[in-house]
Order: sequence, then C-alpha cells, then structure tokens
Amino acid sequence: METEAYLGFEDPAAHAYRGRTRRTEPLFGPPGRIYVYFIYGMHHCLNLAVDRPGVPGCVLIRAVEPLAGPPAASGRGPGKLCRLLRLDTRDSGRHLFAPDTRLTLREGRPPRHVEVTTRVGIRHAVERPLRFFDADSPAVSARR
DNA sequence: CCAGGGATCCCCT
DNA sequence: GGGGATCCCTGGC
Repeated sequence: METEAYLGFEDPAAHAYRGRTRRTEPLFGPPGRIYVYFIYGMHHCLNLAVDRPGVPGCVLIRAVEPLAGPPAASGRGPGKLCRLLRLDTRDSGRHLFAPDTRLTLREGRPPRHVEVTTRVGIRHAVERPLRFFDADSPAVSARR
C-alpha cells in the first residue's frame, strides 16, 4: 500500500549508491530478490530488487494491508510490517519465487487512489518524488 | 521532540 | 582489526 523507490547508482539515498557490499549484494540480483536490512538496533526493513542483474534499483515496502486478522496498524511502517511478517536478515538474498523463501507474490486488487510524495526518513536526495501510496488504504499513515 | 540499539562500513593504524 | 559515525524506524515523552 506504500512504497518508495531507490535508484541505486543515481540515488544518494540508496544503500547501493555507496557500493556493492556483502549486505547490499541482494540488490544486484534479478528482479524479485529480497533485501532485508537491520536498522537502529531493533528494526528490519523489506526491499525488493526490481531492475536487471547488476543494476541495484529497489522498492522499499513501507505498508501492507492485512486481508484478515491483524489490525491495519500492524502493517503500517517498514519496521512494523517486518515484525508482522516475521522477516529478518535471514530472508535477505532469497527470491520471491524460490522454494526456500517464506514470502511470495500474488496478484491483488489494484490501488484505488495513488499519490506521490517525497520519501520519508532519509537525509540525502530528500526532494525526489519517489514515495507511492494508496491514499485510501487504512494501512497508510497520512504523513506528508 | 528524542534515544535506543546493533550491524555495517569507512578510514586509520 | 579496531574506533566511531551513520542509519530507508518506532514508541514514548
């Protein structure tokens, strides 16, 4: 319901901007590769590589909308959704469609009302309009 | 507003 | 191989 794009080599806010390291290696894989990183000593964030192999463009998942069960608030925010889905760095480097992953992708309903704003919580390239969210989803906070 | 908490990475021995 | 800055956040004040 809420995502941000990170443009790799051309984006100072992207992890891969500073180079290919052990941590960022999944970003350089084929589309659908999972990149989970640990931040601030207590949170995990989920990203998906989306560009050609060797080109580290990715999408940060900032909100998910549970279809049933957990309240919308538990999927609101990149750290909280990883806790909800029990994702951690062990999931990093796996692929959405590989047999060893716990996460996969299916077609869902299309977004109702897409809005675009600047990204949240970054220090570099703060002005770029690269956050995309469904303004009608209860899983998305009204930030910005 | 602010700090917690730990992995990562840079840069210096 | 070690010290220190940084970090795509969150909950509590």
